[in-house]
Amino acid sequence: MAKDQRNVEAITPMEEDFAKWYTDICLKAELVDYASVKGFLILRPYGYAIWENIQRIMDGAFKKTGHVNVAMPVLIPESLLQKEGDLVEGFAPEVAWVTHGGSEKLEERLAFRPTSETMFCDHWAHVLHSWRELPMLYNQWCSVIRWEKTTRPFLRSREFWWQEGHTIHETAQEAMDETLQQLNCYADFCKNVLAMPVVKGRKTDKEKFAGADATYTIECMMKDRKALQSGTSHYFGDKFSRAYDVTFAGRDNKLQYPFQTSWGSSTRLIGAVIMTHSDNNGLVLPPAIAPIQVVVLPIAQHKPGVLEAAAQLRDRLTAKGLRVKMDDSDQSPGWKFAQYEMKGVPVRVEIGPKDMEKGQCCLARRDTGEKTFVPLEELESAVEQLLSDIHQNLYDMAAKNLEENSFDLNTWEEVKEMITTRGGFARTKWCGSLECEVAMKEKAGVSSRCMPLEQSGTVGKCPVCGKECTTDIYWGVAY
RNA sequence: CCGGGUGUAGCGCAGUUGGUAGCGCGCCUGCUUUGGGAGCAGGAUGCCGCAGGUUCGAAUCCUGUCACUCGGACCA
Repeated sequence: MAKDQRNVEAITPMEEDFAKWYTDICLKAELVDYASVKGFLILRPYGYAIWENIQRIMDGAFKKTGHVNVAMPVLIPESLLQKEGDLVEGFAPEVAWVTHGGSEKLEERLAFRPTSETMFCDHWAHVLHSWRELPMLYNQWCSVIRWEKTTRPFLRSREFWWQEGHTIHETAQEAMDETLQQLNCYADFCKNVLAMPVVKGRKTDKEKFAGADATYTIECMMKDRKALQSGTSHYFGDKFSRAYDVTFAGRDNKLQYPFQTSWGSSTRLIGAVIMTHSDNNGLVLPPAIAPIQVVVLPIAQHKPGVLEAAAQLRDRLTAKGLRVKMDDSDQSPGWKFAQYEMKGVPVRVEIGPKDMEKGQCCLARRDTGEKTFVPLEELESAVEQLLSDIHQNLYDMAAKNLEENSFDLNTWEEVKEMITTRGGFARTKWCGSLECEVAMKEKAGVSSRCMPLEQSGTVGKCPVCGKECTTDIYWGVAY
């Protein structure tokens, strides 16, 4: 029975079980498979193709602002890792160690990198001599290991793929400019490539990166109204430079410490895309990162001329630089419709005998399901317009979700009420004390997400202690 | 790390008081089909998560362990 088959293949509706819906999509859209070690993932070809598109576009943006790519070793000697106290303390619980080389125990154990600040600093200590060599704007694409206790595909795994940018600068101001430039780079990428709106802001001391002077973040709202931190940018001052003895001869001919930044985004972005755009029919991908942007499906393909006509459409769209696939396998049309919806292909082009008679083809968009018929000669322009419309619609829907579920609240009771009854982000004032931040977690069940870059400047009351203050802050339940 | 749930064919699952393993889908072959997960006929597929134990006999009972999963704690 067709109906039974549908039930077997269908994914769990998000209203029923959001977490299961999410993992269903990860597995059934063939993005990932579980590996044999807990918390480790196999990125399957389709999932990796999405990551490659993210890498290619983001890497292009980094290079436009003068960054260059390098590759650092995966192993860090324990003594090197321990030079900066806060970093060690922050990462100690989740570092994986190499203790043996072959059958021999190592004299010093080696950490599998959880992040590479130490390696970059160690390297810079060797190669940096003069202010003329600054800034050094480095980035690397690699994987890191953090021994997490709870793991979920893309959102939190023990190994994940990311980019980590590391830069050193002559002045504090330059380094701070770099920190904010890269934060904006992530925010623009989310908007223009992933069709995701973000809240840009600074983390509280409690939530900031181990060892950082300041941590900036982009926070996204998922369809279940929980927060996902989707990229971070850190300003270190000269703290690591001093710890690792990175120095240069300055313009004044005195030995100086450079000012440092680091910034990272990971395959978690794929998880963010899933939970921002997808629906109960499967994955929904923004066109810019979709491995297949258009799928061409011949209908009644055994009839004369249909396959040839479909191949023509494929070739015309490919010639426009689009990523196109024609599926002429002998699966039924209905199966193919469902399959490419599951995989999130933005646009489907159908052509069959009836269309050929009328000189048209059918375009179906993944985001709304809407079908339109267009004259064959208008194919390219119609598809390009549709892809652009889909990106805009995905962004608008996500922006609506963020706006309609963000609330200006005054007391921790209101925050608790909001978070337990419907979920979302709470915007309040905050007095700046750790006590009140902790109290929000204990009393209202939310953690601070960020202090938005755009501050209202108004005066209000801290929702916990009631003290007058001006700082605006976002709260939410985070992944 | 703490608590709950689940591991049986590629996927989803059944398997009674212990008696030597089944169903649906998928897969393979052939024919017919093709505008929303096609139909008929035939066929192949099992370390019952893993390791011990109890028993004449274990998918089933016991112990341990691993993985997945949900919730909590933890976590740039």
